[in-house]
Amino acid sequence: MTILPDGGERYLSTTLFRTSVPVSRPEPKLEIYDTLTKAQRLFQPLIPGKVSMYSCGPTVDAEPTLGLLRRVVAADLLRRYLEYCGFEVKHVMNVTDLDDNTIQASIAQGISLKALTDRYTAEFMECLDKLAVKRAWKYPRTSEHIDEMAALTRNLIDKKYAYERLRSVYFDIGKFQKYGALSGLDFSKIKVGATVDLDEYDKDDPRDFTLFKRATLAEMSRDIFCETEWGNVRPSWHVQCAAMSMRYLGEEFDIHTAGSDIIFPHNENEIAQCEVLHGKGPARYWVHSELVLAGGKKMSRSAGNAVTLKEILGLGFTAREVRYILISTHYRQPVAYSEDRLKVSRAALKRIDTFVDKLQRCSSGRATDFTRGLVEEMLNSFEGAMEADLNLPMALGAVFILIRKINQQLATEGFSKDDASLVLNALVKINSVLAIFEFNPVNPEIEDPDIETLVRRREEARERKDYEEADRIREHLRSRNITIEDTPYGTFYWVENRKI
RNA sequence: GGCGCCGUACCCAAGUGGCUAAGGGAGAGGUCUGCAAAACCUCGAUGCAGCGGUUCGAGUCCGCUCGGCGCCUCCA
Repeated sequence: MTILPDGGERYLSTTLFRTSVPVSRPEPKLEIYDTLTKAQRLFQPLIPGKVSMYSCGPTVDAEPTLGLLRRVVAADLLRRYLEYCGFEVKHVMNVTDLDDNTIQASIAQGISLKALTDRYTAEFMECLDKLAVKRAWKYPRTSEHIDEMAALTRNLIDKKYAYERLRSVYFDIGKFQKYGALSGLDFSKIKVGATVDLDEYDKDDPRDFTLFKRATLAEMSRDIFCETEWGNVRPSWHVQCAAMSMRYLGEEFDIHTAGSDIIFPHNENEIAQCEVLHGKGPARYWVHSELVLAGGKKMSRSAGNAVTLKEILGLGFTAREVRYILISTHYRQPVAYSEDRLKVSRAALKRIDTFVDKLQRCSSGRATDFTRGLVEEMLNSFEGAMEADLNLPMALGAVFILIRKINQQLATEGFSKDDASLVLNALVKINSVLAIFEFNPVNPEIEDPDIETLVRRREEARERKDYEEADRIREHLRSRNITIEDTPYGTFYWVENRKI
């Protein structure tokens, strides 16, 4: 017997030793694209093993649209993969419940601001659950953090980076030399006022952004204002994220996520405030997801092409099919929403579900090296893809390659229970990131005893070669959304279009 | 006008200067099955919007052209 100097690890990765010892893969890691440095960087947290992450969340003035949900799902995928890598993630997502939109919506609907925002916050949370998005650690609400925002603004005024005009407070961009680093905008060449009516502002410079805005009479009459040293005002969108991220994650945290459409001005403004206050931050990595398009254009309420999750579910699609669309395009590519796309997702998921079902039917036998090799290969590809800036399309490709190879085995030589467990365990592992597999038993106890009776009667009809009767029962079951499949191992049936 | 992103098969979509341009869907033909379903096999890019350049080698790097999208302080 030979003692190998390196413990033999390097031989374990050869096919020779693929037998009983699991091959040790390197710890999964992550290279993430950082908008600020415009480069893909190896992710390393401030505190080893722990990740602090802030995400721009919803404005709770209406039903969540796919545009919003995409960036939420993208943040969730990042968080899930970091957890897969062994990090403990502290995730904070703000909820904007006090701004022009929420106020206007509450007036339009004739209900109180709180009633409105409570309702749409609940709707938002419901969407998260349906889309299998993990809950963040905190969902701070704007209306509950006014003091922090006022303190931050006072601080900026003291440092002479903010000023008051007619009871509104603005940040003075001219004082902050580094402004524009994130968006890469050159303000000497920019068309100021290209998309905004400058007359509506009292700012010294149109580029200055609002910190607190004086309350209007309509707002005052509805008790929507905060009493501050500047009078009755309400906070701007920009001061909210700066104050709340600082409150829960500190002056500097690891990752800030948002959508590409709010890099400028929103994220830029967050940086400006934080840099002035502490000379850094707030985030060490800026991660931006791309937009959802509909009809070739950015999906937005103002463009009139917004689609809500609720509407999609109303068309008979599942949230899981929506999630599949959102994860099957790379997060830094725009994704075009269409019903066609949902149908493609449905077909892809069906292939996955059928595969899982088949695995769960395997009844006996030991694991083989063949399967171990395939599973190993899949996990390596999966992690390699995820590691490269969360390449979900490629990661899914690895899964489908495994499915095809195992299906071949299932169709020819059959598959042992231990082999199946090996594969299923690997799927459970990657599902902690994908959240797309369903591991329900193939023949769940379908409550309705009628159905079981019908299936049995069809079996009997087939026995006596009464195929007319058998087909009639099958059609009847199909009308009740039950799919029948005859295999050499017996007849299986299930309900089409399962939950999520 | 400025800045940025994108263009890969019928549709969607990966692609790290270097084996035969992943994967999914649709389609065509075949195998299995009473039929169906599922699955499997085979066939679909001599080519990556176009043109030029760099290189031993380019979908990938550089330049120009065409087309699409986003942002340039409303909205989010």
